[in-house]
Amino acid sequence: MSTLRLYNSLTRQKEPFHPLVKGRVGMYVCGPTVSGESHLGHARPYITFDVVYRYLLHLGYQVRYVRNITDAGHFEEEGREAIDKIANKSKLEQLEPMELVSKYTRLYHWAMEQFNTLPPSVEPTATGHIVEQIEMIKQLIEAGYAYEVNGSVYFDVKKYAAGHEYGKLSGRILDDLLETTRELEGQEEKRNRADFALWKAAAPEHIMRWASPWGVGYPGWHIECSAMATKYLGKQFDIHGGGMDLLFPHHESEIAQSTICNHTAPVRYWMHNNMITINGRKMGQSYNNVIRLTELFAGTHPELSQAYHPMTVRFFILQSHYRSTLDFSNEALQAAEKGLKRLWDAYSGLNAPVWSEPFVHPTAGDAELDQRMNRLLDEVLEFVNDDFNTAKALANFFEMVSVWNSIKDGLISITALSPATIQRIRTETKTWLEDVFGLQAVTEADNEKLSGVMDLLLEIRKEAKLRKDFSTSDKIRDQLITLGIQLKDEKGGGTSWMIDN
RNA sequence: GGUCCUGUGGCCGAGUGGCUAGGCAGAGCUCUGCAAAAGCUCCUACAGCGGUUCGAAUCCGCUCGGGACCUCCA
Repeated sequence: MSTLRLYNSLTRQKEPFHPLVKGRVGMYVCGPTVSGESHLGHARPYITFDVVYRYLLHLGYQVRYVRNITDAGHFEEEGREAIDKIANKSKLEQLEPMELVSKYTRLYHWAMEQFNTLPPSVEPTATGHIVEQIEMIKQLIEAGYAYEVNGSVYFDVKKYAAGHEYGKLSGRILDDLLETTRELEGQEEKRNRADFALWKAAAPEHIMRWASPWGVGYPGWHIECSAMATKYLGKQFDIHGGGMDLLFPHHESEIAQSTICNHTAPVRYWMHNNMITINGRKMGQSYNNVIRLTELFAGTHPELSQAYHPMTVRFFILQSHYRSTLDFSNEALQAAEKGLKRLWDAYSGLNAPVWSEPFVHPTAGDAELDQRMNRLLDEVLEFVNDDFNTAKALANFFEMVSVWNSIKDGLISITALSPATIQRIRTETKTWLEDVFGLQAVTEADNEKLSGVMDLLLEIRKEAKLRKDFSTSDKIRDQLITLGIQLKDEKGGGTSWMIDN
């Protein structure tokens, strides 16, 4: 019996997954900064960890999934100008920070729904946890690992490294960090350049500001995740996820802060997804190559030759392994679109009568085929258990697709498979595709009146065909195509239809 | 510069040392009034050069190319 193994960034190897508390899993995933619109790159971690979440639920765990929303600007802790990101942009857009944050939070939630991701159990905001962050900083000062300078507080990395494994997660070597030749402004307050801000004094023009024991200011970049993860998941929890670009310094700093405050390493399994690239380059703000999700869904971006359905994007992402880079291109997205359609058409075909008639045959008519189907399903479990290899799992479904289609077309008899296998295919496919991978039909849900109209049209067309009146039958089909409805005459004489997007 | 990852057929991608993933595109055939869909078949690649091995896309070394992080970032 295969069990879940996942790649732990901390140990750089796959490890069997055993939760800290039997039957329960605590999972934290770094969420978005809602100072702007989410883009395709953001979609990857949320979809990746949605599958992780769904699978853990499927395995029967009670999961507390925490995914934060960063709505406070504290991004310039190395402080070139100490300007709050949100405050800065809100001035440009003439908006209140909170208005901006609300707007982009709503957009983000909307996009996550489009992707059919399950909402997290807790979705804490940074601004809602200023108190917890201040408390944590106080603890760090008391413990002697943080120091205050001019109303700002910094974490003493050098001191931490003397007694702890600083850099273990990211592979950094402290001496290298201390000796880096990079020149940054606003470093003079720090004892060492590797130190990072826990609290920053706010300049007068700063809009986001909170009172603290060290004066008016705002929290540092890393402390929110430590504070909120501790609050909702405890001093130590099972899984922490995020993009690989957060390994350093964000997650490394989280480990340092939490380790001092909680006297234990905070996370047992660190999982990091790789980036989505465009023309071989990471999609990110700094590269000016982002395709926002609204643009992606609408097809309104110079790089896009068409609009892409959220499910196409989800499927595209699941067709690669989450730890590999995934290169965006129209060709690749279109391939995903067609692939998903093929898979989904075949999957929908499992609801055809031939699959659900009462089976009287006791055994498989084609033992070899029957075995193959069972093997393919067995392997799906193994692949998913093997660090969430959704790519391999989906490949197996495609191997099954041609058999399903052949059964639907009557090229293979349903009795080739044993009743048990038939049942297994139907239930397990639904479980994997819908419940675990979170895939959905791309077409709109059927409308009853439309179905009635379609039934009528198909009947008229059938009658026309019977009397060889092909001009009428073709007229119906061709007119429907211009309306975006495609007819498919099937082997058995029936006709199915689908709405193209 | 430092740390690390990576280079697979037209495109995207999976690959645990031996059993040619899969998707898309392309070609042919079958089914079909035609079309679409579907089925079958074909296209058999691992940057280069060495090495280890009975055997390497997979391990090691070097070279070349691409990328990530070290600064906001998923």
